[in-house]
Amino acid sequence: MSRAYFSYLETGLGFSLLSWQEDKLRAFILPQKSKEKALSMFQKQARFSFYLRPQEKVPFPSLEERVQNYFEGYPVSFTTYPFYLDDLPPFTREVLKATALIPYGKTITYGQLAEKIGKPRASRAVGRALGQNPLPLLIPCHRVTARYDWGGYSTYGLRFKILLLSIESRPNPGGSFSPFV
DNA sequence: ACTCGATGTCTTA
DNA sequence: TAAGACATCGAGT
Repeated sequence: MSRAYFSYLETGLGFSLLSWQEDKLRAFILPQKSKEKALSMFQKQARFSFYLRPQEKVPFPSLEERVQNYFEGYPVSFTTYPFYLDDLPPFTREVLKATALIPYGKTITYGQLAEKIGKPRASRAVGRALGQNPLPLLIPCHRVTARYDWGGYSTYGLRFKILLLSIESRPNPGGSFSPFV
């Protein structure tokens, strides 16, 4: 297995962490209060057995800037970057690839996403798969909601999901947002 | 507003 | 291979 790397990104909301492998994005941690917190979340999820040293620069042009712009309220797309999803189960990959196509500011339901990948009864499986998303925000799983309520956002909590959706529902940048209350 | 059954995929043992 | 976990859904009350 080829080597993976990571770097911290400083945003208006705190410290994110980005990991990559084979020139593809492998993992992303939504902004945390400290680098240590972001790192511990990364280690818990990625289950890497080897130690990684943070890199100075992210080898993806303008990605850092886009993330920062996003949290300042600007509409930003991440679909131009390659995702490393190779070690995920096939169904999970399909769900995430379809999720990546949901445009900024739009939402669909778990059921609609299930239909989109040709498994109309798999809404619940879709939700379960989204919970495995290694690239939240970049693969916008927060734009998938339940039919009658917000749905879930297991690893970061529903607050964070609603925060992301509220950012995207505001056309005016410059407002202050905080998931830590 | 609430229960409850059917549902697909993945992990674990 | 069987059981259990789930970020669901819709019908019935």
